[in-house]
Amino acid sequence: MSEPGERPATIEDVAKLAGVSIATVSRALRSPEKVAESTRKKVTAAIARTGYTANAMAQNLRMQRSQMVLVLASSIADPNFAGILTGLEKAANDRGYGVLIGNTEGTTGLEQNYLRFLSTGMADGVVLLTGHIPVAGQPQTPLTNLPPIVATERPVSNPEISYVGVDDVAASKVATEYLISLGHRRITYISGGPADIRSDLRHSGYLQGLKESPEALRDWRVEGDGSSESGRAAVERLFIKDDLPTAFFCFNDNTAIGVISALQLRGYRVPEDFSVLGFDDIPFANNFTPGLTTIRQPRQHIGEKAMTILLDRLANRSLETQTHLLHGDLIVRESCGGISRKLK
Amino acid sequence: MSEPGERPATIEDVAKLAGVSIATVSRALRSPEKVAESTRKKVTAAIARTGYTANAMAQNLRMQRSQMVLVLASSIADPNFAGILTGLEKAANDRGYGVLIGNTEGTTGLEQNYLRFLSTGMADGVVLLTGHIPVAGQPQTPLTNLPPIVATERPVSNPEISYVGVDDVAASKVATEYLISLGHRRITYISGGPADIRSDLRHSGYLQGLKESPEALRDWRVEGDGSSESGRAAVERLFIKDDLPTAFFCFNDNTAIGVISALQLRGYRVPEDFSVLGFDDIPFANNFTPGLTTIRQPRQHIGEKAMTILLDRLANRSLETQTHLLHGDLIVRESCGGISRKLK
DNA sequence: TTGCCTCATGTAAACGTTTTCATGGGGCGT
DNA sequence: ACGCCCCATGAAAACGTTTACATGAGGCAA
Repeated sequence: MSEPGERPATIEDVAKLAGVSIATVSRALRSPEKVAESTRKKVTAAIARTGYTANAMAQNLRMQRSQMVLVLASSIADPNFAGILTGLEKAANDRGYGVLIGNTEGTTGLEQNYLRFLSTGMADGVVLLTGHIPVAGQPQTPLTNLPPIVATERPVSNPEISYVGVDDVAASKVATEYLISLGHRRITYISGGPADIRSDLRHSGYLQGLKESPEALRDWRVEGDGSSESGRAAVERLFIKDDLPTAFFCFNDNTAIGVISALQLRGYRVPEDFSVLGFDDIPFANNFTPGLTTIRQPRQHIGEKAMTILLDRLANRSLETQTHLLHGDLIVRESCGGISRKLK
Repeated sequence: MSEPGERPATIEDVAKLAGVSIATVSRALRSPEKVAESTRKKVTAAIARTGYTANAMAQNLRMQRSQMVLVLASSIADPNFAGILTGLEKAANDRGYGVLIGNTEGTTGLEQNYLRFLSTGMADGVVLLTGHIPVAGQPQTPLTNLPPIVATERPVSNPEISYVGVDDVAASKVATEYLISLGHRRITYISGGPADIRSDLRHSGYLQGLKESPEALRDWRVEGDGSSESGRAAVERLFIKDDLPTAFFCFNDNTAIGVISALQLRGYRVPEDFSVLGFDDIPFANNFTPGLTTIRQPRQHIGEKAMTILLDRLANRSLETQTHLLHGDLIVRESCGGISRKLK
């Protein structure tokens, strides 16, 4: 109903029209039970007539909050992040919060920059998808009175910070056991690089899986960095050494794709000659040929849970930090096959 | 420097410490030339000591703005959107604006919901990636005093709304000409569905390209909907009719992937037996086998330009709306080949 | 010396809310 | 009939800024 060239209606306009004070209007909206039935009706009528919507800036100033959460990601384009962001956004929106995004591109300069949202009070809390605490101005400043923070996707080693992610160890164990159940006894793990904690977690799950079968037990870790190029490179190094596995368990789908294409380039077929198993179940895993057998990260759930933990904490600052691990399903497609065929 | 258990310093704290009034502190920050050198020094010193950062909520309330832009997308996970969002975010951040994201999932309910950011003054402008104006409460309300809006990726037919996107017609013409130059004379266009304006634009570029070669001139349009499934289905229908092209120009990469996998499933090879050309150059186009020949959308540039136009408009409301088309490069990979091989 | 202009600063209003506290009326118990 | 308590409401302070306006000091011309 707001008239064309007018400034938006304020609470005062409503109050005047309803013949009450602005306090009553405010109460009619925030705590209706405190205002008499009859006046409440007058107020709602006036609100409808004026098309009033409370000014959020004024509300937030008064209430010392922002109803915004800052989401810091090192790359928006990362397929994993998109899914998580979807979950984060959904959970936030459900509870009336807005999601402010910051793309750090992995640089501390941009991280610093986004922290202004916190210091100026434009955001009440932070979701970190970067894997580390953004550097504050003074590094020596003790990490006291941090705003509520929750990390997702990439763990952060800080007791003040909650973490939500997939259970890397358990899922990797399942993946490895699956390969063993197919008959594989020579299984390499292509890592995600030394800097990534998740790579170590998945490696340790892989080792746990290997323990099941004594003949497969060889800690056969080849270094990669999570890129498909590193997957390709890893394969090449193995061929040079002429020490080849029958199955590859890869840190992530990207790496797996690199591994497969390197194998194909050398004239081998997947899964007939080699089995390759990934991690993440990125959207493309299904469109790839062969379809990628992989561990699915419940991205949206992860995002929702992370946001829920953060908002709960915002509502009740005394809540303690928690680590929440979600189950990652093994998704069987075509990239893994039985060893039997290879023995032909 | 802010002490552990304290509330953040206000302008008043700074003023007291510097021995001046809050007005002077504000001036020292906003228009330093208006305050004497000596006092300015005292103020900056006090600011450093207190660790003061201006409260954005108070600033915004006073200045009647929010320094926020709402980005409405129908799917965050869409690979095209991620790139655009990256550009949007970068340009906004460079100019001190925050990006608030809203994932509408294509539902008007959620769209409505996100409009609260506008009506409450939490956002100053909107970037639409949804392809349509979000329905306001009263549909009959004339579209007057809309906030500044710019559409990207998906055009919106409204003279009040600026648009930034790739030049679909020109790029599609180039793509078609390329197929012709390879020797193809039987080229189908797999559409992106009747609802998508871009599909019509690309179709008309395709027709322009065909005009170059009279023998190729056949408006051979097969309906799809932008999904890879629809690409597969289109191929099947063509096989049933037994009326086959030698090359497919697809509305997007997704469709192209579907087309290729359907062809491969029938035992044909790409590009040896058929050529397939996509659109978008989604991140995966390069990892696909065969590498997808496609039109690259300069996603990040599109995002940056769109945000720039929006922020310019925000700074100067009298600026008029504009349509800005960016050039889309043809990226040649492996999915298109010469017709000669097929004639063997 | 007087008057005017400039320049630096302070005072106070304004932005639009929420919420504490004060006030007054009415119902109810005695 | 009196007193008390509760309930609904209003007045005003507070949130932390920016900025229009007032003020006063100093410089300079007459």
